[in-house]
Amino acid sequence: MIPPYRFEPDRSAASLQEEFGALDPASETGVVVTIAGRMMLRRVQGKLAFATLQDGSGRVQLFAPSATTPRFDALCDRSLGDWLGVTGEVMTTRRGELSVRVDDWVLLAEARRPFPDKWHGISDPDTRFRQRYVDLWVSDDERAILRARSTVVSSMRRWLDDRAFVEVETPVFHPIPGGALAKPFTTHHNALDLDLFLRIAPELYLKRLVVGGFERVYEIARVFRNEGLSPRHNPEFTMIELYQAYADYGDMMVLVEELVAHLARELHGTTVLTYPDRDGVGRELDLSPPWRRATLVELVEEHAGVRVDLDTPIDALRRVCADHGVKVDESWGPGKLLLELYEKTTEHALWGPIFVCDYPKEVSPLARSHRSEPGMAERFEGIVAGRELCNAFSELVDPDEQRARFEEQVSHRDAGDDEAMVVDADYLRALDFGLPPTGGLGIGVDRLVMLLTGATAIRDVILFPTLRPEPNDG
RNA sequence: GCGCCUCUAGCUCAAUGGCAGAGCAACGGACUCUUAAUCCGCAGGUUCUGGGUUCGAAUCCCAGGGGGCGCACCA
Repeated sequence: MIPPYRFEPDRSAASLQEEFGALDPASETGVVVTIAGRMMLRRVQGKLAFATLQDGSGRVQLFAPSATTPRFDALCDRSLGDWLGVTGEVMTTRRGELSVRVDDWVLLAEARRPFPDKWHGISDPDTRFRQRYVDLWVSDDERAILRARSTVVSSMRRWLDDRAFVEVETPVFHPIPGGALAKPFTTHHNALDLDLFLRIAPELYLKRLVVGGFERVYEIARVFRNEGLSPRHNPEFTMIELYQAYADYGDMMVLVEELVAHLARELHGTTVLTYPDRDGVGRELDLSPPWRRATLVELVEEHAGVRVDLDTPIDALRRVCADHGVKVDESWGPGKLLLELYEKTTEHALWGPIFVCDYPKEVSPLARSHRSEPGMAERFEGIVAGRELCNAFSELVDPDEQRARFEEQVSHRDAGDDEAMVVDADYLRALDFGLPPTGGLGIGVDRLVMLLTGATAIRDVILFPTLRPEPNDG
């Protein structure tokens, strides 16, 4: 049997359930519909057969009496997993199950390999991620999560578009990696005989666009960082970065809390979610604005029980760090020490949502100096469910200061820090043309989706997570 | 990169040093209202790979491979 080249279903399983869900048992409607999907279950009972057809929207039962079903035996012999196209009358069985009587059917595609156990599905994570095409058919939860991702991204786009943000695409190949502190992947362009880096962040290009007159821009950017894998890290992941001229980091806080609350409402109809804590116990999370705002220094005092800041003598600061189990590096300045202390003692203890405000300039090379706190930058991170969700600043707009910050980064690089930045001369030239006061924001999209769907592994929100290739062909 | 755990039939899992098994799927049969259909029958294996210990290894040991988790790094 050669499968047809096209087929034209006029209903989905879900639309049938919606349209005919209220029928009494043993009803006939006289309505003939055409549907298509995979046969997931089958119950053949001699001269009467039932099957469960699943399409992208859901499931509906097929009802096939031998007396009226064309090629009845052939239908019963089809494998679970086969794609069928079915035309027939909408009806309900004596038990009341909504069904399509098979008045005609066609094989659309054969499943030559057996589908996994119809009840247990696939449990081996390796198989699930390698054979996502099977996992998606078999696991309702996984399908729901990945659809939710789509919903979140499109809601986010709509929300930003409604606020006059312009979506752009900037290069993935960067001659100079920049915009974040991370190890890049490298590649090579043959014709130009040029080494290129896969971007670790779109930041510096987006700010060039603000210089160029795009007052509100965003990019949903796949970025690449050459780091280890974990339940929360995939080497390629998606971030959204946005920049708003004339705004500062306070404006970004308002934007984040409103955006995230909006997305939660779009997806769940509420801003109150439950997410597993570190022990896997569901814990409530209320995303409704306003989120708490506190400075990093205040929070360290709250959680580590010591008041330290950038004026604390460096020896005392080193001692406090060591007391809290931070492995101190001699080259670190007070800013790095403070950040490490925060990460060790405080970050994981926060549940949020909370904005941790005012990070040391030393560890924030692209953020503008704080208007009133010497040594600090106007930067915040949003912590939700104990994890960093976003990172934002009042952008550093002064070319001379930016040059000095880059050069400081270069000195770190020379001291062996291969995640430190390098000088991007063209970016400095762009700043010379004038970057207006600008608020910038980056949100980890994968982690945002995890938060909103309750997923605890980043692999669950990425369709095809990075895996080592199979040793031989499956 | 380091540590711990894991890998048995297409899928989900048993067998803890003594004949490799069950359910589902597949295959053959019965069955006109089932819905994880049921019933009868039949078949299915490089126990991840390679070494070793042992009378005997899925099981213990060593090495390698895939995966998971933790640490490190980060978002």
